[in-house]
Amino acid sequence: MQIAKKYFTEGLIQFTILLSLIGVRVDVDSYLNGYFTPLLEINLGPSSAYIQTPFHSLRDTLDGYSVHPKCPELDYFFASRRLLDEVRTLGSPRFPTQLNAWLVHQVSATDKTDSGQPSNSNSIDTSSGLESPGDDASDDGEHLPDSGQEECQTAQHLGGQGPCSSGACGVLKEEDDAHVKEEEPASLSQLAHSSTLEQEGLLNGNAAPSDPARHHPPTIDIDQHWSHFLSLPVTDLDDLDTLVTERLLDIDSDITSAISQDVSLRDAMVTRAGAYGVTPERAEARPVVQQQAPLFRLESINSSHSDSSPGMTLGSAALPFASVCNVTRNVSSHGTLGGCLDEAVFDQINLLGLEGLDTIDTQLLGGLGSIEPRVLEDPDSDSGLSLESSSGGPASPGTSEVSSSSSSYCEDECGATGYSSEVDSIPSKGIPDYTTTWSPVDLSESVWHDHSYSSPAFFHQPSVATLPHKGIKEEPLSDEEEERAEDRELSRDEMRARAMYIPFSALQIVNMPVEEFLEVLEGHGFSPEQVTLLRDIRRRGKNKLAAQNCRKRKLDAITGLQEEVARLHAQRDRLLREKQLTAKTMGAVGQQIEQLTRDVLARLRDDSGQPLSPERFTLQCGANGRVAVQPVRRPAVSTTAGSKTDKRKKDKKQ
DNA sequence: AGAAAATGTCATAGC
DNA sequence: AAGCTATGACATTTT
Repeated sequence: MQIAKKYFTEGLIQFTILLSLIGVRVDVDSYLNGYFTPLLEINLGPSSAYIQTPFHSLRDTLDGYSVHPKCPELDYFFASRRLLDEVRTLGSPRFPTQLNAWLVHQVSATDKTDSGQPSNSNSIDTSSGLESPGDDASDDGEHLPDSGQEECQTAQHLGGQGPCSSGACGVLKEEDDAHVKEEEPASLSQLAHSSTLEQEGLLNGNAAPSDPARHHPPTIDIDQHWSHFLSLPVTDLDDLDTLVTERLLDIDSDITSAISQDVSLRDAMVTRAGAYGVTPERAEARPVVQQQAPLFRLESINSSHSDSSPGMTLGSAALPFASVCNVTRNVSSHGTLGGCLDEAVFDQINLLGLEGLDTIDTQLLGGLGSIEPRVLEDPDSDSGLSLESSSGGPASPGTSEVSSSSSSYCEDECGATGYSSEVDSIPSKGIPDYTTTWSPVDLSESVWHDHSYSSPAFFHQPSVATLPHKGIKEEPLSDEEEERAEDRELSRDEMRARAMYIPFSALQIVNMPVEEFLEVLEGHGFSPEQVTLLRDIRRRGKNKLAAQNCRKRKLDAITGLQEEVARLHAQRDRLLREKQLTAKTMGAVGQQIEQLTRDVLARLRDDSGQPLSPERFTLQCGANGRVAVQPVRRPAVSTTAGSKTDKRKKDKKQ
């Protein structure tokens, strides 16, 4: 099974790469556990922790082909977009696709049993055929209802292969072809196409009659063949590479339109089991499916078909099952959904975290009572901060990177073009017209994770003591607690800015272009103290970022040097081993030469007919390969004599 | 409470 | 000249 796993891993990687080329994102790194580091690097991106990257702005900018000068890592983002656009323009023909993303960790006896009957693809009874993946997805052996599979198996068939990058897939394709020839109603291509039409009908509000028989059989085939593959003996896996290559070529040749999805195998695993557990009744599954359709469109909010539907940022993390099923739902309608999701968009969505909670389905918001969506997106709740980055705390470098990036861009871009007027979030007391030119940034657009500038309260809740602010609805904190919490979140500069009625956040002050900053200083009638404070805040803020960058570079340098030291140590050890080996070899060769010399000299005779003594003669090998007998020089004697001569010479000189 | 790590700030040099 | 960045040194905060 080890070979099978290795093969599957390699096949999965190839398949993932292929899917990534057409826009499908498959997160295999978690499964591969870092074995293939390039994928990890793709996901993680280069380390530029404190480069100010305007990721958040891309949320609203679909055609952001221009790379921020301080954000070279966005080249990958835009390159991906360009490639995807090019792929999308290649052609309009659709092809039936189905992607079943399952990771199977063990093969049960049931699977092997089922694998022996791979041809009941026309069976309407999905429960039996679908047990294999279901069992695999949930190791607890819990029987999985049909609901989730019914959703997932309306999928199109991506080149006939879902998880199959195996020999079983080849078998599957042959059978598919056979089904087509036999004009079976449940042939994969037809099923896929019909499901496509049906899904489009659903999307158009015309719910096509749901006929499970039109959807399930092909998936049964896939499942059974997949199980069959898993049950293959190791010896049958020798030619898997060939089969996989063929399958990949088939897939590649069939692809005429881009598919943009975010498919997480890990999520698929989890959600299949979870979804089944949540919706044990088949009758309850349908509403779930219908509810997830808009959820998916939310994920593609950045696409050209950005829908106002909610739940985008739940994405593959919160709604992994939806992401899996999205494969089935979206592919068919890709032609209409046009620029769906590409990898970069999902990266961006991941960065955005739950910023899009305001767009969540109203049902999900139902439990929140009277809280208005504006409050939900209020970063003061800290949810935006914590969820902005899936890994690392607020103080982690990675988080700082995101925060700095977001803030920087917003300041540089939004600030230069004028902030969206969040008038209610700006202190207006005493300085009512400041907001006309510089309104504090809404944290939904600029999340600032830095300890100092991440003070959402400063953006949305001007000073309790000195500045008017809106009442905070979500937290019934007491005044003391609230004030303490704010004080904790505010940096010293922000406290000072508050105290001096400066209507700009430290974030704004630091990141606004110098021209804007000078205009602010001159055009708002600030007192000299305020001007000094503004300049100090700006200077300290920039220096703070610089210090963070500097430390990051220093750590990187240290890490690099440590790696270099380790590498040199390894090289040194290797060279020492080689030296010892060489010395040992040389010693052995020398002994052999001595022995050969003795043997040769013993066979030679001098003028008196006596054998040559090895002590007085030796063999000398010339450059031309000829061996000559030479008398042994006595270096000890000559050396001694030489030394004596030298000593005499020295004595004479003295 | 104290140590260590992380972070902020200042001064300065260089661009 | 002004602004910005980088960085060492020190201070402060957090863990």
